Amino acid sequence: MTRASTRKPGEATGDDQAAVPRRLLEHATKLFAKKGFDRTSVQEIVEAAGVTKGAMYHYFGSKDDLLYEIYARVLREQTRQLESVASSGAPLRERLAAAASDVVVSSIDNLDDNTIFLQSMHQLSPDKQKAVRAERRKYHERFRGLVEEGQASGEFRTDKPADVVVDFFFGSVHHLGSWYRRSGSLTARQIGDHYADLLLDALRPPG
Amino acid sequence: MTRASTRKPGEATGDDQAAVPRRLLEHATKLFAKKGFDRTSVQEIVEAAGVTKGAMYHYFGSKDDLLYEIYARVLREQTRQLESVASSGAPLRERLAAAASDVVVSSIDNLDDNTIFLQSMHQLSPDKQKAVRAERRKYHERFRGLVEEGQASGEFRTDKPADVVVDFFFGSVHHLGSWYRRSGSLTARQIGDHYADLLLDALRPPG
DNA sequence: GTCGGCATACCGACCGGTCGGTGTCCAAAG
DNA sequence: CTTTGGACACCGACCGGTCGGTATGCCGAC
Repeated sequence: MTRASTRKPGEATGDDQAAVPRRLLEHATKLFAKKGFDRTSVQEIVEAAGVTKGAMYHYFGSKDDLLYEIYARVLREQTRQLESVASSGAPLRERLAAAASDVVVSSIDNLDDNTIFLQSMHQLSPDKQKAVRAERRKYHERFRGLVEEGQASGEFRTDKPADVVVDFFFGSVHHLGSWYRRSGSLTARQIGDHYADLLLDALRPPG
Repeated sequence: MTRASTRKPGEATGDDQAAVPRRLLEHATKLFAKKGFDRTSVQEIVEAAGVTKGAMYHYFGSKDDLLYEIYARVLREQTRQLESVASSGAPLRERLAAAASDVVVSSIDNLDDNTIFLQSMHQLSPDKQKAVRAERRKYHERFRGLVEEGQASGEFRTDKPADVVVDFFFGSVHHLGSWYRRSGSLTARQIGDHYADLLLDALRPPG
């Protein structure tokens, strides 16, 4: 140690002095997104984070754990955001549009997490996979609730099952990572609004 | 060999006597879809196909080659289908609806190939990945041409970029594998028609 | 004989995970 | 103030196992 300090363990003192677990998660996310979970060795992760394997296995039970934590963080954040938007007092169409646009924006802001989500889910251990799926389903159900609300009130068409529409939409969202490039001409919010429009207009009762 | 025969090499003489390369491709597809490319060992594939590693490396240059052949087959078939539908003399809306519905049906009929496509693309060697992307882009461009045709004629809204709409739609299609179950209550064609409707209605000029 | 079409045995690389050890800090004892 | 003990955070060499790929041999067809 060249730098002596009185920092408490777990406390960040600078850019590359961030808490070790955070650094591990951060670099693991980048590497998993770029090369895939299986193609990324634990050795690579710890080297990128500037620590050793001992450190990693001190904080995480396994390589799987690392992946799971990445998922859990994303899911928590997206669920929190949806809940906040969906339960506001705004009119239904606005709430749905905001929820749709927001999930697109947050997916673009965290493209790496998004990429990992669709590429590596099946590489988790079965029980952790179950946990992720359950959380994911809760999220989808909340979103579907908004669609069903509009169908019940007559604002939306009823000739398309709500779950089909929801899966249709989230397919698009999950695939953002495969084509969206930051160098493109559209901002994340613009894409989000386009997607929200497409969803809302697809839900208009047929003329 | 317990069974002697006078069949020519490469000639099918029965169900499990199909040509060796075909059997390898078939079982590799199933295993890749179920366990992922990296988690499937060459040993497992050849055992499932009832041959040995020697046979596999006789017909394929590498494990990567196997994956690439699976992609190439799917791409060829989908491109052929799109071309046939898109260039028929039918009205534009019908051609686009048919193209959309067809790609959904074929994606569901070959759910395994579809699953592999979105999970394992990045595990191909860079040059093969480039080849796949190029072919894929040609397909998307042909599809986008239909959308642009409708925008030019005034049938479709022009306030959404055609490429955004196309990516929106194909995101949904690619993700069918993550939720569609054959045990569900909707047939592949029903889903296809729903998806086509959603696309066409999202493209209606805003009222 | 020789050539395609495989089978079998084997290699070297690599990988996830373990484990005994080490430095640092703090708190209580003396 | 000094000593001591031990919890915490981390290090890094090492191991058992697996995997993609290869070298070589056999065998029937021509």
